[in-house]
Amino acid sequence: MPTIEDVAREARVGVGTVSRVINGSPLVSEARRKRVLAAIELLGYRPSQVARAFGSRRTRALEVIVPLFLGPIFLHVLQGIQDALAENGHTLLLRTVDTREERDRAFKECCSRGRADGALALWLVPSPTLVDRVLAERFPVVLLNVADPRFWSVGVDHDVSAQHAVEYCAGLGHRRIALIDRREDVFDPDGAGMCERGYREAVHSAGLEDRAEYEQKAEFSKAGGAAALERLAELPEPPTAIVVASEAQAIGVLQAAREHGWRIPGDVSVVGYSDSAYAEYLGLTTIGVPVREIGREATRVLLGAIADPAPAPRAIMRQTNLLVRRTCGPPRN
Amino acid sequence: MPTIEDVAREARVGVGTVSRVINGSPLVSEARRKRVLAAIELLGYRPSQVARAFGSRRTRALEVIVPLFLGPIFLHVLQGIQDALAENGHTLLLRTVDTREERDRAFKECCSRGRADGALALWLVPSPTLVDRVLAERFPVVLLNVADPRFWSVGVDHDVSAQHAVEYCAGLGHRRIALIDRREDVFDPDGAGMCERGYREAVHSAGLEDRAEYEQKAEFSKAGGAAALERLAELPEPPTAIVVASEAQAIGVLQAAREHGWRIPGDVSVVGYSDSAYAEYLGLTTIGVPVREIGREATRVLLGAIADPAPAPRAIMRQTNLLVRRTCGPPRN
DNA sequence: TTGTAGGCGTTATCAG
DNA sequence: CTGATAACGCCTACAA
Repeated sequence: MPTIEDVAREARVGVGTVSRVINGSPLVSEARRKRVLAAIELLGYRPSQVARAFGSRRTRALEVIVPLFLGPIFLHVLQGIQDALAENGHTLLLRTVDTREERDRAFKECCSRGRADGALALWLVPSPTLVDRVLAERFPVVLLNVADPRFWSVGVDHDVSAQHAVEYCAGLGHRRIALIDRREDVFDPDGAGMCERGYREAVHSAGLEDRAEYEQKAEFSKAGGAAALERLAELPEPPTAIVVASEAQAIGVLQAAREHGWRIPGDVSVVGYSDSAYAEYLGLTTIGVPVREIGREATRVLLGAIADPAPAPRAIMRQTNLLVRRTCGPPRN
Repeated sequence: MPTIEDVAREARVGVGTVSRVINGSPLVSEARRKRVLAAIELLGYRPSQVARAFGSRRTRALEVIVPLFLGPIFLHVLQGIQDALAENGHTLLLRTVDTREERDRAFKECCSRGRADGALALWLVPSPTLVDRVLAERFPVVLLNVADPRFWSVGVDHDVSAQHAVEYCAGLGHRRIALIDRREDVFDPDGAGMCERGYREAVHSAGLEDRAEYEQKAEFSKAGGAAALERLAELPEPPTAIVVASEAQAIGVLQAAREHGWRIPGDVSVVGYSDSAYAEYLGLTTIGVPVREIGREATRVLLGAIADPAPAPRAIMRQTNLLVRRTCGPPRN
């Protein structure tokens, strides 16, 4: 492997000049630049990324912290990230987290180990106990689809989304509308529901009865959605419409409802949350979340924060839009 | 950020000793090890990963090269990779490739830029023109689910899989069995079909008529599968069973068949390839590929090849197993 | 605009 | 077992 010195010798210039050429500095005469480029070509020189990172104290890498249960959504976010990264030569580090402990380690290590210049946390916040620590490291972190005023974030307003979904069902004539929610912090089993506030508001303003048993919190998974549906189905007065806080849960709901002998949307209407090829195939009426765009925008924000850490963090909000398909209809009576 | 020197000073030892402690060398007395550990704790020292990589010429990172169209399969592979990586402290670099050019760049750069110690190529081979170059770099690469005798690989035998699928359909009584195949090299639109050999063999040995029009090659996507189904549906004598070379294509086939007015499995039976939660939900009868296990095994192989590059590469094969669900039945007559 | 030299935080070597 | 010390390959002042 040739080094920068070999190139400098071959081109009969100093290593500084080679470095400048590599980094696109304008402070190089055209003649020398050509000589350097030729030498690079001749020797097949490729700068060592590790040495560059070491020398410049910038890794040109971004860490993506992702809970695997996101499923295909992750792939869409990834596309957005790539959109923003196209041609700017950043590397992606992938860190998957499936438990609370892994999440904590991920946040701790991304700050201190210096493998990346910043991090994107997908559908994830740092544990409350870690927030101060992460903040203290002044390591740029952008949260996707969750909000915390102390961090940069890009996402949608989940309460507004739930509100829209409830309003849509109410508009179809439903009076018994349930919510299968997820936790705001997936890894906090006792935490608040992500959509509960918006759901309650919509229930109130639609003049519907406010029944606690219609507010189910479930695990962020197919199984979680299915289990919640069972609970709703056992109620003396089951709901006629269900708003579900994620696609994974919604699929579980559809499956469980079918096994329960319910027809959809005949016996029960279902509104999902976020979209994918599968939701489309299943005909799931759902609240579309511009996931790819969120990934793209968040990456831009992160790159910006890395380049200039001065600005105070903001929460950037995107619109959702209801995708009407085949799982909603008017109530039976 | 404290450095190794700060720790050495605090612990009143040399930097070499600190380094040994960090790296778990046995050549340290218990007394000093304790002093060092205490100093590390006291100072909150974290070794710089970049400096370590620079000093040791080992990044402790693996690059994952993945075509995004893999969809959820990628997530399963990822879990397998994480299984193998648990607790051994390697980092994952993610490189997505969606075109032939991106694929080529990925293979070129992973070798020369030195960001990772090895690479896992998912469902991907290097372009024929790049093979020699990659080989020459002596950069460890393991191919997943594709085979090339010049590289390490872990996967399944696609011909055997196709054969099983055809045999299964023939066993149900089908005589007109079609194949919707994908290219062996996804990015080579003129390349050979991945399953064609096994399909033909099975057709012959089942004593079925060998019809060229039953052998469709399609893009590795839902749309590709759907388009191929249209072509088969237009045939004067359409098949009564279809073997499809991927899950994505199979889903397109199901959708297109439904739109075509075909009932499944009444009018046509479908066998998919590889499995996911969605295939399960859809009731797709499919050839299960142990994707997670392939990811795990490939990672182990890669780590082995990094540790000891001497052994000649081998192709490691795993078994598939037919998952019988609801998309296959006997032919109508 | 250019070259030189110091520094980045480890690892690895080599005497002790 | 231990501690100096020389790499490692690049970036970035700084002086010219």
